[in-house]
Amino acid sequence: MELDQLDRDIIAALVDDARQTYADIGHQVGLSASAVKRRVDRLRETGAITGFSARVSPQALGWTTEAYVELFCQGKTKPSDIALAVTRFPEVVAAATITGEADALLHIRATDVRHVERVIERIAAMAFVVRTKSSIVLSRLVDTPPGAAVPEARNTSATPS
Amino acid sequence: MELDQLDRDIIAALVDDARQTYADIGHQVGLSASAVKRRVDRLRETGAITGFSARVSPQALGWTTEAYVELFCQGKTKPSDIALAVTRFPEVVAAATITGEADALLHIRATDVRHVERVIERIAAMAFVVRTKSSIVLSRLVDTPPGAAVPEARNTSATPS
DNA sequence: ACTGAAAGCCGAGCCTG
DNA sequence: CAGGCTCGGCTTTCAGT
Repeated sequence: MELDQLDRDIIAALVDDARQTYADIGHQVGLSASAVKRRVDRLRETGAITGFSARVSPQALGWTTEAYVELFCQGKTKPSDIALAVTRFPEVVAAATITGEADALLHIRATDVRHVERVIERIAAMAFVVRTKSSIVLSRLVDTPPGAAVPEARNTSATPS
Repeated sequence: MELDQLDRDIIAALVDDARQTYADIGHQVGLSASAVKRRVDRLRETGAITGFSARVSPQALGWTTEAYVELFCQGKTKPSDIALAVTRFPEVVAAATITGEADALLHIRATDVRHVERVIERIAAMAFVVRTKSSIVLSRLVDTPPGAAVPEARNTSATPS
């Protein structure tokens, strides 16, 4: 699946504001509305664009506290086991297996510090968990909606302007 | 700013699909289209909804590799210094100051492992950085678009079903 | 504060260059 | 593969309850 510069510009425009009209996007990228629509349709077909979502302010919804938790598991634990277990916690908004000492890293959103504590407590109680190591987020410095930047522009890679 | 259950249902619907018609949302939550629109307008005014964005598949755009990097900084380093510095890297999609040994945690998206290495190299070269500790993501287990769950439903908190 | 109707405008499909 | 056109339908607004 090849993406040219036009596709990337369209994606960037839609990440910025998914409710723009096709005509507006066309103006930005230099295409007509129908041409933009056909490209957007294709981008959705191919899976480059997976959907459209409202951006919400977590703190406005009451999620004022977040934490990162490293998970140390028993040797025989499968990644799918971890996935299955943590999916059940709505507070776990992200999770990944990682290299290094820990087996997995969880990203947790909660209403307050006490809430974080309760969640970690219950996660640590799971059978395959040996121990956890958690860090409370003091202040969020960056939170980029993914897709804002495009990797193919190699000059920007690892080269702060 | 108070959010009642209707507002939360509307937000959940818009997070799921930001391009639904107001009539559809109204059907789901039991309101007319115009009532839904006015509530959405208010939610945008108050900042609960910050915008609408296309969901893109990072790997479809070429971001196939991600990593988490712990930053250990000099004692006099201000969070704003870190923020300013890492914002310049498009690869840093998230950053936060945290409790614990490290001063900050960065979330990096790159095209491949080599790219990750280059970025970390340049981050480590910054004046205030004493050392870094990085973990490559092996597989992503969970990636929840934020706002899908609502904290006020206290029964679900820390209580996997 | 929600409902319902009227007017403007966008989106989807087809057809042409 | 991009552009232009048309109609159905959604968004928006306003009056009404």
